[in-house]
Amino acid sequence: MPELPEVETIRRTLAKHLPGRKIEEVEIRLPKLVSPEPERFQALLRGQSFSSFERRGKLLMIHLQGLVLLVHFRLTGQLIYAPQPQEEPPYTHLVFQLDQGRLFYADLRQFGWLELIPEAALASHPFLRRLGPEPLELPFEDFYRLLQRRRRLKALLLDQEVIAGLGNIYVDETLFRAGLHPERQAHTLSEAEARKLWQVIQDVLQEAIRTRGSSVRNYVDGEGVEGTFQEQHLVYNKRQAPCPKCGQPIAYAKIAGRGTYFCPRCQR
DNA sequence: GACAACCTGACC
DNA sequence: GGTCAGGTTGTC
Repeated sequence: MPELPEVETIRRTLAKHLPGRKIEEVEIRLPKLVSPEPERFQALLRGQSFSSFERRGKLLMIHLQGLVLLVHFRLTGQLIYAPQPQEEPPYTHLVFQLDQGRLFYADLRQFGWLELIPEAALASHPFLRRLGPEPLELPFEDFYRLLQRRRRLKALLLDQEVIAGLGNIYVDETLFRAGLHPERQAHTLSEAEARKLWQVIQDVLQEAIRTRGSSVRNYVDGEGVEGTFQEQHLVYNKRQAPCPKCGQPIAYAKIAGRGTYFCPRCQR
């Protein structure tokens, strides 16, 4: 589900409500999602209050007092704040009872994870340590250097160690807008092609954040609200639809292990 | 690089 | 029944 724009939207919506809110109790119904083990997870969080909300790639980082709660949503994770009593979302696995309202973690496919670590351990955390640069803070010159590898664009851009935050939707959408074939070898791009790709990544991510992310399946933000960037998708999930540029049918193929949508005529 | 694994559900 | 799904990790 959530790629960079979605996690950023979740971060912003939670940051509107939660700083200062105190955790009174944590209910854990699916122990495998949390670390350390549930008893310790609960004990550490009880009495803590939310401080600031940060993001790295697709990872949400929630600061408390000397601790950080890392949340990775994987495909179907949701973190939803309910200020007033309300029915909990389907597939709720964690409930944080707060001094005002509740925070739900729901996850249909149960692939997400929440890990509580000391703030001092952030920099050396194995997941964070391996993440590549933030695409929206990446100068073109650095991006161009990342492309100098013998690897297909689709695989390269999906690799979180190369660049952190793009997922299947945004890779397909940016490659289409840049007119680049997903199987094109990255190192064969001219500087002009690379610059176009860099610019398109900036534009698409910013526009997707502005429109609060893509809700194609079950993504909602920290208030339970859907995004609208899916209305601006040009190829993702549009197999056989006419290409918006040339009218030829959009192709679908498995590339780098992922379902990939592209126009074989416009993308070279 | 390909593929299976982790889960549940939607769709053909 | 089969295939696919916004992610990541481990195995060959």
